[in-house]
Amino acid sequence: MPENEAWAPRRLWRLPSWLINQATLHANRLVSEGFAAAGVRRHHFTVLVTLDEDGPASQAELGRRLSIDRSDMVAVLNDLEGAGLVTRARDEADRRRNVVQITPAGVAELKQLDARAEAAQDDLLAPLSPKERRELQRLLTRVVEFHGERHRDR
Amino acid sequence: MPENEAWAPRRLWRLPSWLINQATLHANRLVSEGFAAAGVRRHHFTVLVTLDEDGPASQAELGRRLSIDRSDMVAVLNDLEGAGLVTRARDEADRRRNVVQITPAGVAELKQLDARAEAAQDDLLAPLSPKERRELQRLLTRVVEFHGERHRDR
DNA sequence: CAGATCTCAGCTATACTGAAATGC
DNA sequence: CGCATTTCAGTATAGCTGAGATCT
Repeated sequence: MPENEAWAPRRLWRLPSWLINQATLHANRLVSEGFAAAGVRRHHFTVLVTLDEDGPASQAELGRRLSIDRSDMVAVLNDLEGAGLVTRARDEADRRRNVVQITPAGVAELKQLDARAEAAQDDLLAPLSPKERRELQRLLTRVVEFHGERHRDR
Repeated sequence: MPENEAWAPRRLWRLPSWLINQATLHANRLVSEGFAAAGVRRHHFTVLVTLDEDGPASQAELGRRLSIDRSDMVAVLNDLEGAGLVTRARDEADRRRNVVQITPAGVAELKQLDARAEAAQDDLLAPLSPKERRELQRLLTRVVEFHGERHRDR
C-alpha cells in the first residue's frame, strides 16, 4: 500500500467494497474508451454477446440474464435495432413477447467489439501474472454467483 | 418460450471487466442499504473516513485522494456541512482553499457507518474463506494501485 | 381473475466537462 | 502572467420505480 499523501486512507484500502469500486472505475473507463469509437456502450455489447452465443431471446429474458432492468433494455434495443444490429419481432407463440435476434451486421460489429474488449482486459490486468489473473477471475466468479442466486429470488 | 437458464453467456463470465462490474453492483447494493437508514451515500462515508484518519484537508486534496471530481465534492460537502458532520472554512494561509474538518458529530456518525460498512463486507465476501478474502484484496489492491498511478497523470 | 411482458415517464447516484470568479 | 481552487450549470451512463396497455 502506498504511503504518499495523495492516496486514500488505509481504512478504505482495507475495504473490499471500496477496492472493487475503484477497480470497476478503471475497468469501465478502459472498456468504454474502446467502445466509444464505435458509438457503443457496455450494455449494447453484453446484449449482442448474449444473442450471439445463446440465440434469440425475449427482452425480459435478456434482462434477467444480464441483470439489466426491463426499462433500460427497451432503450438499449431501440439503439441496436436502429443501428440494424438486432431485429425485434412479436413472438407469435406468446404475443406478449418480442423475439430479439442478432443480425449479420450485428455479428460483424460484435467481432470488432470483442477485439476491443479483449484489449481492455489486458490493460486492466496488466499488473497481474497469468496465474493471478485466473485467481482473480475465480474469486470474483464465486462472489458474483453467490449474490446472483440470492438476488434473483427477490 | 421455454425458460433457458437465466445466466449470462460464458463469454461474459470470462471477461474480468464484466465480473468486476457485477461484483460492484452487489457491493454497492449491500453498502448503500446499510447507509440508507442514516441518509448517507458512499461518497459521504469515504470523505468522513479520510478526514477522520488523515485530518483536515482542502476540497481539491480530498478529491485527489478519493478520485472524486471537484464538482461532486462541492455537493458532498454541502450535504455534510448541512448535517453538521464537517466544517468548511477559508484557509487563511491560502485563501483559494477551504479547510474541511470533521466535527465531533461527524466522528460519532462515522462510528455507526463503520459498523454498517463492516457488516456489508462480510455479506459481500460470504462465499470466500478468510484466505481467499485476503487474496482477493491483494489482487484488487495491485490493480487499483497500478491504474491509480497511471490515471493520476492526466 | 392473477400474472407476465413491453413501454414510457421520471427519479436518483455517480462520473465528468466547461466556464466563471477568486487568489496564488 | 499562468496556474490552482471553489462553485455552478449541464451532460451522460446506469440502476430503478410506477403505471398503463396487452396478452396468457
